[in-house]
Amino acid sequence: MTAKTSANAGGAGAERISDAEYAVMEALWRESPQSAANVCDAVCKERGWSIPTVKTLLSRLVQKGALATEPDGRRFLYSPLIERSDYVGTESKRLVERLFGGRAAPLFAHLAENEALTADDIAEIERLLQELKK
Amino acid sequence: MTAKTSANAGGAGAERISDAEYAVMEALWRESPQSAANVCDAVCKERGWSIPTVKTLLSRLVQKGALATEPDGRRFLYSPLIERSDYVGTESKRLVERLFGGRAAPLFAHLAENEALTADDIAEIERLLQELKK
DNA sequence: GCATTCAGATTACAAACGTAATCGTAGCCC
DNA sequence: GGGCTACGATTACGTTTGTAATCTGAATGC
Repeated sequence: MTAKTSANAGGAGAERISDAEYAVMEALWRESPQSAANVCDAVCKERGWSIPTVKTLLSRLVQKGALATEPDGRRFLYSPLIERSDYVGTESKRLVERLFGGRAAPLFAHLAENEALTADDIAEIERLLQELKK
Repeated sequence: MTAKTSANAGGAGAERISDAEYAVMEALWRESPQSAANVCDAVCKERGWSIPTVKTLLSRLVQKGALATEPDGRRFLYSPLIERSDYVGTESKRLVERLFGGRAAPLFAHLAENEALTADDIAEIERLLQELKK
């Protein structure tokens, strides 16, 4: 039974976060805690959303265990329960797994080919490589 | 008719390919053209699918303009219309865009942190870097 | 104290997805 | 030539996602 195993055992953020939800997380990673209205200020314009949409997304994220709520008067303040770096790490890994058989080198090669690498990137990566080799 | 603007103007594969669909594409990128049954042989076991599932996915991919069909007797042979490298490139870029503000270096840093890099990867990337610097 | 307002909660609803079952039909086996 | 097969096509159906509208109840204004 495919059954997501419900997971979340560990404590936070097993369920996958969708694209739209991610935009909300972004806002909260940038600054938290924030109220729904606040989050909307941060994302509604850009994504063309209305406040109810943001609220839905917030609720879903709470359900998924990705956000914590803390009451503040008659409203809630939301803050991330999962760390951005965790999320980003998982997603990166997923992609590398899916598209490159888990090998990072081909990903890198692709980015290189598509000129998705700036000179800065290259310098930075080189620096990181030096670190790794230690 | 909602019609996604039909897109595909350029030539092929504008619509997004889903996870399940991607598995089918994989099989066809590995070898093509192939019949539905053939594709199933390649993926059904692994994904726990039955042949109807594969057929649905094939149809959807044809609709999306990602696959071409060529009649072969009373069945079809399918082959990719979009290239794997295009798809992979697009997806990689999407991820880098979404998660790292378009910069590849942080992606790399993340992979490094999560020990998602094998020694081979590192060597390979280093080699690529040398190329790039030329 | 009663109406207005503003939060969250509940409900909605269409499109995409995952995963099939069923239908219709062209060949094939005898 | 009449079922049986093997295909593609059509239909199905629950879930997730995107995007809200509506409901409900508490705080606030007066």
